[in-house]
Amino acid sequence: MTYSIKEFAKMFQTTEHTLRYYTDIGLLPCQRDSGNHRIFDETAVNWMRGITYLKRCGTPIKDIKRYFDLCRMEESEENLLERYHIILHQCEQAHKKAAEAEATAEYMDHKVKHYEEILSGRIPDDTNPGTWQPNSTK
Amino acid sequence: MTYSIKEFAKMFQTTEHTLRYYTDIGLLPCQRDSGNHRIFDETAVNWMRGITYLKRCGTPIKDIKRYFDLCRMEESEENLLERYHIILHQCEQAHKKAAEAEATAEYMDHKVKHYEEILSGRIPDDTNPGTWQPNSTK
DNA sequence: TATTGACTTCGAGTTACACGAAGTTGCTAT
DNA sequence: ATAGCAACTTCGTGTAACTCGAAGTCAATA
Repeated sequence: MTYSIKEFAKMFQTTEHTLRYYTDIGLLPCQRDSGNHRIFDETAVNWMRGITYLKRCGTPIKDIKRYFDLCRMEESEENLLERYHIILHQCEQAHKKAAEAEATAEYMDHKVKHYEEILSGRIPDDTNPGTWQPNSTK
Repeated sequence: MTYSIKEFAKMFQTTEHTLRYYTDIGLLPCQRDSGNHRIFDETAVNWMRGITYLKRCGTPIKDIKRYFDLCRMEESEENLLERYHIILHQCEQAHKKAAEAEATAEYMDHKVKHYEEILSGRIPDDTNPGTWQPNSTK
């Protein structure tokens, strides 16, 4: 099973521009068809999944490429430990981000509620000047 | 209570460079002392908290500025509904991000476990070529 | 008086795309 | 056969949000 750049972009909720960029910098491998068009196979799906998740950990592209290059090396068993440490670190980052995102969502819920109370006329609009938030979150 | 740029940067886990950038573009208001040094007060703390959370929702700086400008307007009651819709939308984004981040953290946990099984010698290293992940997450 | 340290402005560099122009290819419609 | 069209191609510039570094100012200390 192979995919055109359009299909592949849709699969991963990204753009064709981004995919061209990834293939151009050698991050994402792809074949070409007779008309020089990019074709993506199951291997590409795997790599792309890796890119997606590592990006969500906040990993810069350079570091993702570094990790992938380690995976793609001839003697990749020799850098097993290095790869493990990278993943371990990115895993920690992921958890940090998740906690942060959860807290942010909670905060925004408060903010929304605050606005709804103002809109229902229960309390006055105290937004101006500069009191961004529903009285220090509490 | 006021803060120097250094203190303020530390408070919000950011850099002095970034704070200068924010004040320069008019996103974050600040006073100056006799020596023209930036000083941040409690109002700035409020705005900065807003910036921090909105950024974590994925809001672009332009949109944050737009929202803040609405808040700072003379007749801000008149755009109350518009502000509410902005916040509501960003709140949804925050929840989306939180779910995504949670899923990412889980995925990375799997990946770490996979590496630990390889390291303990229970299963072979199948990373090469391109099998990024512990068999399709399952 | 000189040096230190913390700030200042300003301009250039970086990352990760985003966009658009211009060219190539394969397929269909006349 | 040719004309047109869609879907791709390369390539080069543009953008967002910093990031860095050089060069200057200014108050306080040695």
